Amino acid sequence: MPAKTAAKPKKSASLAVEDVSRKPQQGRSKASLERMLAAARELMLERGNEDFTLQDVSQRGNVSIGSIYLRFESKDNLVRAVIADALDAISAEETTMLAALTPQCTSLGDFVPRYVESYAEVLRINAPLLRLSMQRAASDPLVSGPGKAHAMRAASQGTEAMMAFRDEIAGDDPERKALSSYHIIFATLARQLSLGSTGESVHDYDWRDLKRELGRMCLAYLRAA
Amino acid sequence: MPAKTAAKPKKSASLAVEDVSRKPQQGRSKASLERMLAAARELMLERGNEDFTLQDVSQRGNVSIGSIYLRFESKDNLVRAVIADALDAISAEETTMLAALTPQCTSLGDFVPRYVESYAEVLRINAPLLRLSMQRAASDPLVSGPGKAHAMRAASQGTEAMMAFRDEIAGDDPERKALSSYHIIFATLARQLSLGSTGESVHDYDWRDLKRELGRMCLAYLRAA
Amino acid sequence: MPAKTAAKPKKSASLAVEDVSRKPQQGRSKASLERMLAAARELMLERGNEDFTLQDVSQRGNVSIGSIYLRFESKDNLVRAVIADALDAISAEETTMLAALTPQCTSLGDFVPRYVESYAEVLRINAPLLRLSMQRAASDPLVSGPGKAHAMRAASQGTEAMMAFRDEIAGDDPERKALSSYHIIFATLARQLSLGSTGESVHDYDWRDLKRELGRMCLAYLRAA
Amino acid sequence: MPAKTAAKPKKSASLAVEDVSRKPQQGRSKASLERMLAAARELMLERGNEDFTLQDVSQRGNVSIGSIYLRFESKDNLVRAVIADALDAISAEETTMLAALTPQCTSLGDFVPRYVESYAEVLRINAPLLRLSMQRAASDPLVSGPGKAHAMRAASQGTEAMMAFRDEIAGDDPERKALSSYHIIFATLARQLSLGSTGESVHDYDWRDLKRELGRMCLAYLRAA
DNA sequence: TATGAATGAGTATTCATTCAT
DNA sequence: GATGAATGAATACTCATTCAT
Repeated sequence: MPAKTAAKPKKSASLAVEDVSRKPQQGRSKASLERMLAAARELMLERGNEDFTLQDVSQRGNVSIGSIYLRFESKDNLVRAVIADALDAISAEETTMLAALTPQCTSLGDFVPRYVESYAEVLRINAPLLRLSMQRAASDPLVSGPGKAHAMRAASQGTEAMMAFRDEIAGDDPERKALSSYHIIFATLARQLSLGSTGESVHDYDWRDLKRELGRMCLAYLRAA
Repeated sequence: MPAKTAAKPKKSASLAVEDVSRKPQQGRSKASLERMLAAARELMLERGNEDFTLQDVSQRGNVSIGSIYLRFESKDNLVRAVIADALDAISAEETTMLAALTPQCTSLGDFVPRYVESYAEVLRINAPLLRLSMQRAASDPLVSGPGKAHAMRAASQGTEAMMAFRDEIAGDDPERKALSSYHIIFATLARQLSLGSTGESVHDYDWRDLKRELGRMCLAYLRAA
Repeated sequence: MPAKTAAKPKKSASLAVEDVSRKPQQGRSKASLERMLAAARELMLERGNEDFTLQDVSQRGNVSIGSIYLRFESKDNLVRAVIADALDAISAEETTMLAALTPQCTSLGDFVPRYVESYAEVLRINAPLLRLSMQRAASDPLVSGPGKAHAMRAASQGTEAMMAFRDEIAGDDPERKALSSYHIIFATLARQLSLGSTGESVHDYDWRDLKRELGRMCLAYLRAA
Repeated sequence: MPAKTAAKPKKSASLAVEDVSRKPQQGRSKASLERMLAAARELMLERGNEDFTLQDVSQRGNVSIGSIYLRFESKDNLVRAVIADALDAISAEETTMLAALTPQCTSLGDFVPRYVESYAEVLRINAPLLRLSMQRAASDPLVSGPGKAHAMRAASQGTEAMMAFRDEIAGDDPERKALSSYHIIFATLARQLSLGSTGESVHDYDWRDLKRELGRMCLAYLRAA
């Protein structure tokens, strides 16, 4: 973690794989890059963000340690690349999910509960990697920056989707209400999935109930004068 | 050599300071216990849950390393004790806050926004230590257990407070609505304070706004048929 | 934290160098393996089986500490490897000695005193390392096992050599007499050389005398009806 | 062990309890001295000469650590005292055994086998503590000195006992033959009991057989011209 | 005398990173 | 480009000994 190694001049705050890895690769090199990323991802999921050795990655991914350093400046950057990949994949899923859901809905009362449900599913499926991202972001600015970017992208997508039903939203600032709703939905789902915190089901409060009530709350709020 | 390794009796999964530390101390011993806990807490806040050395604690707290081991079985247990202390203190603050707030409020419309505001303040003030607790809980069962207990205590206190205005809550299951409200309030505040995740203000979304809208949302929900 | 402690696969109870060291090495790796074994052996002889530091080995053998752990799972295994080497070398010397002595002897009366003398010499020369082996064996099963094996090999070789003159051995169980003689010879020589006990010449009883009398005693015994 | 702590000027080479302990004690002090010696002895037998803590002694013996340092200059001296006590007790047993055996025997052929048998029994019973003595003596001159003294006392007692039958001993130097016999008997018994070396029965060679053959060998030797 | 809390030097082991081949 | 053996700094934990009470 950066806290320990204050040594070398670090790269800029960017995080996409091509930013963190040394060179865009092709062919068999690309395959080996994939293998080391996959091995690292597995290990991170099994043991936690940093509780694995490059030796481990080397063995599991069938890649030499030298190869890893050929692609990544440091172990930290390898971890960041895994997280960057994951965040990208999740963003894509969110987009897909919204693209599929929106056209099916005809009213706010139709949309909101289904949105909560669908978003919860996307987050649930990606919870392990999301958890890693958020844990790491807590202590690594090079991850918290891009993580924030991903969060804002998600927020604007979600808000936009609700704004498709803007005439059903009461009050004079529907935009704000939509954005607030998004934040509250995300926060609630994230916490329930324990992103960023405890490993297991933290709360005994029933997951199914909460999703339903969360939808109701948002609807009540968006419709209320 | 095998002859040397005699298995140590491990402690139970409990976490209160007196459970994690070796002996209840008094007088100057107590003072030294305080110093090592304070030093550890400072270091944990500065660098993260584990990115400090017992050497560091020894120097900053003016305690010998041996003394630390006189009170704590391991560095891990020292960390746990710091967290246990913090959770206890926060619980106390929550209780105090509610005890002060409740009698001042005459209606749900009066209570909910002020509750959100006050709770937000309690969490904001304790955010750094809460963050440490939640991060640690993610990988240490000896912390996640008690952390969960603290969360449930808080949930029941919050719900109970709202139930003081139960006749203003519409619908046939006011209890569920109150509990859902608590969860959503906590999740939103926690996320905004980045408990369990990023170090700094994660979201550019305005803090003041969100608190207000959160209150409104809950009110709308609780009142809605 | 539990997440970190993954149990290491332990090796079997075997002891030969290639069993205790991690990999068969060649070339310059072999040279560095030799240097660390030599350094460890010197230090063990100077200070005792365990009263040396890996730091010491690193400096004296001009090997990095990491390299030691590349070859040996632990300091204990390094010590075991030194002992295994020594036991192998001694076994070889015993075999050589017997192979040289036996053909020169024409009778039991010729053989026994010369055997005592020659065996005493082999043991004397290897006394320091033998002492280390036996001391270590007292508390380390991974050494006592192979040590026992070495002892039995030696016993059978010695017995066999005496049995070359079986027709000079009186009584109806020459095998037993030969084996008993071997045990008594070894025990006496070992004790005199203080294998397994005191550092210096323990006994003031004259070494030269005892060897002679030991030979006479065995002869008298083997020949007696 | 002395090898490590070259620090303080040590006492003379003497070892009797009153030499190693600080002061001759009486009354309840004596009782506490006994308790710490007993506790130390137990721990040494359970774990080995040095693999115990003064903390352990303090708890098991119900003596404060300060008390131990009131009686003994160091942990090493406590260990030495335990060994000194043991050697004294064994010497006494040897004397008793000889005093009981000698008058019962009328000839060398009567005496020798019974002596081997009885001596083996004395050694067998005291094997654990004798083992500790010899192990410690290997690296601690303050023990090896007195250990040697004990050995010589035993040698002269044993020799003397055999010399009671001097007219049955052939040859012109019965004294030497008796002394040689003693050494060989002791060495063989000691090795078989693994004094000074491996923990368990080292040899598969049958204990009962060896004792008988050892007696026969000595007899044959003593009687042979 | 007696106590036992405090001290802190000493050491095995891990693992990210380098670089000779 | 690839390799993986070598490096060595970094750190938790133990326990004999002291000394204030």
